[in-house]
Amino acid sequence: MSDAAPWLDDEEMSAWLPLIGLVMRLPGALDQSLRRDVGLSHFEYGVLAVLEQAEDQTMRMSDLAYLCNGSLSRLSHVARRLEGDGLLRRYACPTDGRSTLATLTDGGREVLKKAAPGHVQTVRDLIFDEFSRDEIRLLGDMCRRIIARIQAQ
Amino acid sequence: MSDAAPWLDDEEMSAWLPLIGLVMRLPGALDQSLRRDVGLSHFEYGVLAVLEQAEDQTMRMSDLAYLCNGSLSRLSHVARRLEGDGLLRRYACPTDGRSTLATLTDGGREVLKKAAPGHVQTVRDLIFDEFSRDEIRLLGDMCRRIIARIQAQ
DNA sequence: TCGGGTTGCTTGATGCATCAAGTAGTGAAG
DNA sequence: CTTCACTACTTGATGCATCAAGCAACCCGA
Repeated sequence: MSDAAPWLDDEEMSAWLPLIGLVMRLPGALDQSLRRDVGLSHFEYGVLAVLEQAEDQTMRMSDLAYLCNGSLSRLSHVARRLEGDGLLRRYACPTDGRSTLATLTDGGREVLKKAAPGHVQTVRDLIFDEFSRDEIRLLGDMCRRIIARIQAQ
Repeated sequence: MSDAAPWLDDEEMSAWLPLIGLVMRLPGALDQSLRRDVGLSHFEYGVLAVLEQAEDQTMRMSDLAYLCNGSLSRLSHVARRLEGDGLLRRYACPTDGRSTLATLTDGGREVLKKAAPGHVQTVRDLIFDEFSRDEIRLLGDMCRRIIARIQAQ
């Protein structure tokens, strides 16, 4: 936390503007190809993708929400829709009656399989084709450091 | 554009996850303090802030939309609300009847003045206090390169 | 074992973003 | 001077995110 807070100088501004530009434009760019290919938003895709990597392809709602960078409320709404479309299923946790477990269905796996190649291509086109290995590591580190500060808020 | 599109490897994944984490969490973090302080979203604040820097504090809607990283439609809706709140005014462009010019009102300037210190503080807390000058330059460059690819889509 | 506090999740209302469609002005070819 | 395509913007409908409130289930101390 800085003591005084003078307005950003030119150098800072010429990093800040691109950063918010990125942050505001990337979600839309990611949504577009996924919507077109399989009718999912990037957030919905993320939910399924995280589930796929999970033990038994099953996860507590709150853990899922955290890993998907969204609120529990947002996830709850989205999970209702995805469940309605047969892409995941929810059931009460046997060991803790408060928790809900979400698990990927066969339909969900299929949609993921269908969506993945196009999505990966988009990600490569937008990010990884642009940078060297070293730059990629650096980018990841910087993002992690900012996230840590957001969490600390 | 890469030829094949194999799934991301571990190194790529450990940059990709933080990047989308950042992109999904930063907007909310920026909205929060602005909402609390002056009841504006970050996008609305951005519209006013860009106008303030403009020649005569006035700008064509489409140029404004571009600089604010949003669609013209989004800006149009937002401008209607901001105009309703007396923070900006719109009027027909005298030289091109298709264009609309938006200009900052005194009320808009006041709100900006009230919002700026807290917002700058947030931005410093989240970003600039974390990084050296060199890192900041680097971050800006990387974001610019990604944006260029998004635009090229 | 019972009360208060906490956790985990869902829901309904509100407000915002997005998309497609519509209107109107402009420029340029014929 | 008219028509056609294009640009600039607005609008209305839909669907999504967010917030506050609510409801169980759990935990823990007395």
